[in-house]
Amino acid sequence: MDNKDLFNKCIALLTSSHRVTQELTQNVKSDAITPVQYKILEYITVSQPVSPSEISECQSISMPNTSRELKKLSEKKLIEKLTDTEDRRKQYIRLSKEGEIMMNEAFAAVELRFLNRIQHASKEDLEAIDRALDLLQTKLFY
Amino acid sequence: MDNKDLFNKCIALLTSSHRVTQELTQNVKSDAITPVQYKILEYITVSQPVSPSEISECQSISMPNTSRELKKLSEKKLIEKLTDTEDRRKQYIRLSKEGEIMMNEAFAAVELRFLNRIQHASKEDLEAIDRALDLLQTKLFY
DNA sequence: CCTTTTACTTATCATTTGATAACTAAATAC
DNA sequence: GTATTTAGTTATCAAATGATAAGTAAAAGG
Repeated sequence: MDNKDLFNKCIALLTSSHRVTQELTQNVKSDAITPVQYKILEYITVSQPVSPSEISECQSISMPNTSRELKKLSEKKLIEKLTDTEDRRKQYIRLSKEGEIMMNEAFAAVELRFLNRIQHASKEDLEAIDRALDLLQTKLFY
Repeated sequence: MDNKDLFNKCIALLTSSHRVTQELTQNVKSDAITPVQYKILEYITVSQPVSPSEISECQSISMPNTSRELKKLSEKKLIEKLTDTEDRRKQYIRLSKEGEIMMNEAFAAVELRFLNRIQHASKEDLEAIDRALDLLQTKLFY
């Protein structure tokens, strides 16, 4: 087994995980927001509170465009902007109550599909999957 | 360990694999094509020969838009369209010589970054990664 | 044959996204 | 205390993408 083979297997996994992600998340997004806005909300959900510059960097969206999309999300009452009391240039973004409800619904739908996907796996399989996830997370996707 | 925990771990892996994909593929795309066109070329590369309808379905692009993008790729001489001799409504799409060169370059850049990423892993780690990839591929990402 | 279905195309339009320049306001550096 | 840097905003524009309607041509079904 050389590294070239490992590379191919890894690409195959990345391809599969992309496909599965699509499968798990398709149509969970509310029609009220655009794909980019959903990505931003997803990021805020797992990282809040977060600053506009962090969103910009991690999602590879320019600051002007990040600002524009955050403004739209704010107008839709899905997020809240708070100004840092120490440094008043900085902002903290979090989900609003309404935004949390929306994202909870989306994540619940994803979880349901996931549970459906693994429902036929045996206890041993699930444990093996768990170990494999840990291993890849630490050794490959650090 | 309940399924809820496994779900969270799996989401974490999907998130990581998305991040790593970004890292491995950023800037490998030629400026001559758009992101969607690159995705299509990627799909053609691993699945050729492939029909427009397959591309449309697998990449979730409507047939009219798939047709438009394939036309553009064809005008850029990156792909070739062949009509099925049996059923003249059907087409087979493959990379042109030029398209292959472009995609080979892109894949080589990705491979280099990948090798760089695993260069410090021990032989045992690599074997463990290999087994984990196989396991996830068969048990989770089927 | 004639109708229907399939595979793909063309044209058009609205929306989303990306890129850039010019801006404000606050903090920091000198 | 003025200059510079940082964090974010506004405005504007072009390009990419998505959606829809209407079309062609070949094949399949009756």
